[in-house]
Order: sequence, then structure tokens, then C-alpha cells
Amino acid sequence: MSPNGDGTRDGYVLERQAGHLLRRAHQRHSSIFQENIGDDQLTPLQFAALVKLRDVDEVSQNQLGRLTAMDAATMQGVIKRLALRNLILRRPDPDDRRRLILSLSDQGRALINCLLSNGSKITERTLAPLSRDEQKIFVQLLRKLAAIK
Amino acid sequence: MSPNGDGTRDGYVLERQAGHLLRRAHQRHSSIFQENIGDDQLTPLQFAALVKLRDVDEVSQNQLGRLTAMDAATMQGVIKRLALRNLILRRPDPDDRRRLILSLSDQGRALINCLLSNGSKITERTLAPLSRDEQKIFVQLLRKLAAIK
DNA sequence: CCGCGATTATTTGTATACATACAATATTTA
DNA sequence: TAAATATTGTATGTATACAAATAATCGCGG
Repeated sequence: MSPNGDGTRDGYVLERQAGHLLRRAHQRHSSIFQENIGDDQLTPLQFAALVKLRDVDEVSQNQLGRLTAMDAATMQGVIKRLALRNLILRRPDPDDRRRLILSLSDQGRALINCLLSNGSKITERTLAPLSRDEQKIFVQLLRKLAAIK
Repeated sequence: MSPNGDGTRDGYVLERQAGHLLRRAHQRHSSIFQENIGDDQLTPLQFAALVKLRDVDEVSQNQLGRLTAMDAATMQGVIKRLALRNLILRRPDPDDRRRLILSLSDQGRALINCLLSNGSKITERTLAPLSRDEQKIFVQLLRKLAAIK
């Protein structure tokens, strides 16, 4: 009756759709992140913002959003919470009064330097179900799907 | 200065981390979903719930959550909104008074039957940056990462 | 210099996502 | 059977996500 062996009557099987699989893989990663990041308050987006801010030193809020693929509204909340913990500094741009210039505080810099190795561990564990070769291929294909470069 | 050619001082490059890439790929898919599903109100999770409910006919709310990888709290909101649009029916389980038995309404069944082809189109467009061979490999690896089967 | 479109940050509203807590009900076990 | 345990649905709080609206400011063409 069920040509797919999973109770379906025709070709559309949820478990084979890229979107559903992406969501579940991301779900699994989030769980791994939370278990391994080593800071109960820090979320994946907050971590990404700190990492990128460390790379670029100073940027406006919207610019950082583009670098980390967050829209302005999302970025605003992330930055607000990081500032609340004194992990980042916000000062007005003297050359453009619309902008807030963001930078890491000493505390934020220390934290991100300390947590970077956890970040690598998280990536490793996320990809652990795959062999080394599969990991390389997967990341390569995923970059195409994420429209990176 | 920058061994990675992207402004970083050491090995951790955000754009190469599986979690970040999964998030961005999922982001891109969500956008494709919204443009192609053909129903302005329907979200990816609502669509998944309808698809699965069509496959299994009748289940409790928590059971449907497990089948679609949503926790009880998330499922509750999704079901509430589907019921509000009269796409699903909720009736108490006579054998277990904790449970609500969910099923598609005629309207919900008609809608999902009509939208299934859009679902396939969405999957196709999500994977479009990859060749046919790459798509097969990617989905296979993604299933491992999503811990399906 | 003026006006007008673009950019920046914020705010509001809706929808995931999940931890936690809770009340009602089932099940297991002592 | 009574007690401990587990499940189900609901509610609350926090954090993404993004659309849409807004106010302030910038830049550019005329």
C-alpha cells in the first residue's frame, strides 16, 4: 500500500524534504551548542556576534548584522542583551549620527577568546555522525545552499 | 596577516562552522518556502503538521509533535493556529482523557492536497544550487546529521 | 541649498523554539 | 490498593526570525 514504507500514500515524504531535514539538523546543533559552549547565557547568535566583532574590531549594528546574517530587528535584540552583560560597547559614530559603533569590551574579548575552543568542539560534535571525507563534502555543499560566496 | 583571507587572526572562521551554515541554509529555505507555498498564512511547521496528519489520519497532539520534531509547547501553538483556521479538528480521546485526538478537517485535507505540489517545488528550489548528484549526496548526509533513522 | 530616496536603529506584531512549571490523568510498583 | 512515576496538554518567560512602520540622519541630483 505504502510505496515508501512509511505510511504515505504518495511521493511527498516529510523526512526527505530538505527544509525539514535542515530544521532538524539545526535543532540538533543548537542542542549540542547549549551543552558545550560553557556559558549558560550565551546563545548561538550572541556567540556569532562576538566572534565576528572580534574579527572586525569595530562596526555599526547593521553592518554586524549583515556579517552574521541577522536582520536589523534581530540584531537589535542580540546586541541589547550582550550590552546588558557588558560584553560589548556601544558608542555613537561621530561621522554618522545614525550609527552605533560596536566593539568588544575587555570582558567580552576575554570571554570570546576563552570560548573559541568550545566553538570548535561544537562544530566537531555537530559533524561527528559523518566521516572526515563526508564532513568536507557536506560543508562544501552546505556553503552552496547557504549562498556563501 | 590573515591566514584565512577573511580578516581573522586564527583558525575559527564563522563562515566555516556547521551551525552557522545550517542556520543560513535554513534561512534561505524559509524564504523560498514563503514565496512558493501559495498560502500567505501557512508556515513551514504548520505545513509539516498537516502533511504528517494526512499520513497518519489520527494522533494525539504530543504524538504528532514527535512525528514532526516539535516539542509539546511548540506543537500547542501550531495546532492552535491550525484549529483557528478550521484546518484541523480536535476531539477528546475517550480512552485517555489527557489526550486530544487530532485529524484533518475536510478543508484542511483539501488544502494540503492542493499544496503538496508546492512543497515539492520548494524542496527542488532549495536544492537548486546543487547538481542532481550533489543533491542526492547532500540529503543523504543531512539525514545522518538530523539523526533520522 | 533643497528635496527626496536610502540607511540606521528602534518598535510592534506574529511565529517558531525550548526550558520550566503545572494540573489532570495513566501507569507502574511497592 | 496506595504511592511513586510518567504522560498529556497548557501556560509562562526568554530568544531568535522577519515583516512592516517610524524617526532621525545621510547623500545625492538638481
